[in-house]
Order: sequence, then structure tokens, then C-alpha cells
Amino acid sequence: MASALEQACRERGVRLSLQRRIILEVLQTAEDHPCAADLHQRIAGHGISVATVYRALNSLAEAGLLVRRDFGDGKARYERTQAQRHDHLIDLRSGKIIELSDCRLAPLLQAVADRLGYRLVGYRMDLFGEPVSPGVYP
Amino acid sequence: MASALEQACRERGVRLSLQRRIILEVLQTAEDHPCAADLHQRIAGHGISVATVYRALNSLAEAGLLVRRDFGDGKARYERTQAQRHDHLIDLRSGKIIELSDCRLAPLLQAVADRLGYRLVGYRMDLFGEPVSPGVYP
DNA sequence: ATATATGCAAATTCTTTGCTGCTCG
DNA sequence: CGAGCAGCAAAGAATTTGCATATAT
Repeated sequence: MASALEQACRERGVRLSLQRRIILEVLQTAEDHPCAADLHQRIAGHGISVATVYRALNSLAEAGLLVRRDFGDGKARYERTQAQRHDHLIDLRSGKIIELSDCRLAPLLQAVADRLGYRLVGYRMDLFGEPVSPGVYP
Repeated sequence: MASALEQACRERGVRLSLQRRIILEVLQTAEDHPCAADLHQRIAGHGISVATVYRALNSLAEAGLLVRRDFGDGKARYERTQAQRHDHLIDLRSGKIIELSDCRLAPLLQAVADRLGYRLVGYRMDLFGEPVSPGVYP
């Protein structure tokens, strides 16, 4: 019984080692956007080296099974590839990252690129915001 | 005769040393978005140390005289603060960076943030594109 | 069987920092 | 004068790499 994961890996020419399985599993169930160090910590106990974590993340991201994110804090962050692309809003008060499902954005950006003589291959957008409700923050 | 630059520095409580003058001058006339190493190289001959370059860039950016950019290649890039905020389109073929003056974007993003209960403090957007014209690239 | 991954440690790259002496205001 | 800056070299943080061994397909 070839799992969907195994099939995806075969299709993309990525070997699915035990360590990669574990990393993917952790990312699958993660609610946040962990960096390499976070991941290495979360899978501690399996004796996986940092080098392996980095190499796995690179391979898997290149193969498209993961997406690498950069929220401007100097570390790359990762998440499992989702059906649909999305952007993020960073809560400046708590650091929490919210995924944005929207967007009527793409066509607008496409037009901007077109006007300059470019084909839009991709884009990256991050919103930075502060919660409106007074809330109970320190 | 207090130059506009000197005044801006005084207002923001930043000391305008010779080395900072030089760095600002280079950035002023730069057509691109140099990183710290680029700048250090361009001002070689003035015997300014890398540490000074980094410290100056940090101070000046914090004071708002410069803007720090991050195009995802692992190095911070800088440009003089301009009258109006703007985004960038990265030419994936040549690496060239084009400044976008547009945008009817802000209100749209503002609305997205609002809907989530956030006040939009800022945002970052980069477009990645390939030139449409066949051109004479290698 | 063999192309690829892993582990370990050392190496890179970008950026920051401690300390002492100099300088802007 | 005195707070803040410059230079130098050493430290840090994130990520990569060389090499011998193990493993997926």
C-alpha cells in the first residue's frame, strides 16, 4: 500500500528515509512555522543530526513537499505544502503567525508585473499588524 | 549652513560622523540595493571597518534615514529612505531589482487585516518575475 | 547494486560585540 | 568635557560541506 506520501516522493525523485518521514510527520502536525532548530529539537530522541535536518529540509523544499518561509528574523521556517498558496500576517505583539486564505491579490499583482514586461512567477507577502482589541497583553 | 542631512540627523539624535557621511553618500547615489559587504567594498580606500559599516547601517536604519530590505538571499540590503514607500520586483533572470511605485494595494491589505481584528502596521511584498521579451539572455 | 542519505565535525557566511582610544556636538 | 562612535579582533548564530558509512529503491 503505497501511501500518498510515498507516491509523491517517488514522483518527484526524493528518497523517503526514516528521518525524512519523521520530519514530515512533525511538520504535518505542527500548528506553527518551525525553523530548523525547532524541528531538530522536536525530533530529539531519534538521534537525527542537525546536518540531516538541514539537508532534508532543502531536498524536501526543492521537491515541493515543503515550503520555506522567511519572516525576517534571520531563520528559515518551514511548513508542509498546502493545496493553496497563502500569505501570512505576523502579530507584532505576540509573534503569532496567522495564515491568510484570501486573496483577490494575485490578479492585481499579475497586472503590475505585466505592465513592466514581466511574467509573474511568484510573490511573497507578509503583513505586520497589532491586535485591535485592547486584550490582556502585558 | 546646516544641510538637510545634518538637520535630519540632529532631529533623530544620530551623530553624523565622517564614515556615516560617506556611507550615506554612497547609498544616495547608488542605483541598486547594496548589502553591507557591497558597501564596505565601495567605500574601500577610506579605511572604514566592516564593524563600523554594520553599526552605521543599524543606527541609520533605526533612525529612519535608511531602509533595510531583505530579498531572501540571506543578506540585508539597504537603500536611502524615500518619500514614499514602495515594493520590489525581482528579475529572476538577471537578479535586477525594480522598484514598484504602484499601489492600490494598501487599502486592500488594510481591509484584510481589519477583518482579522488587526491594525495594519506595515507590510512587505516582493514580486518575482521573468522578462516577457525573449531578449538576449544567455 | 548503486545512487543517495546520514553523522560528525569542521568550515562558511553574515552579523554582532568587547574593549580601548578618538571625535562630534 | 562627555556621550557616543570607530577600529580591531574575537565571538555568535544559521547554514553548509567533506568524508566515511549506512540505506532506500
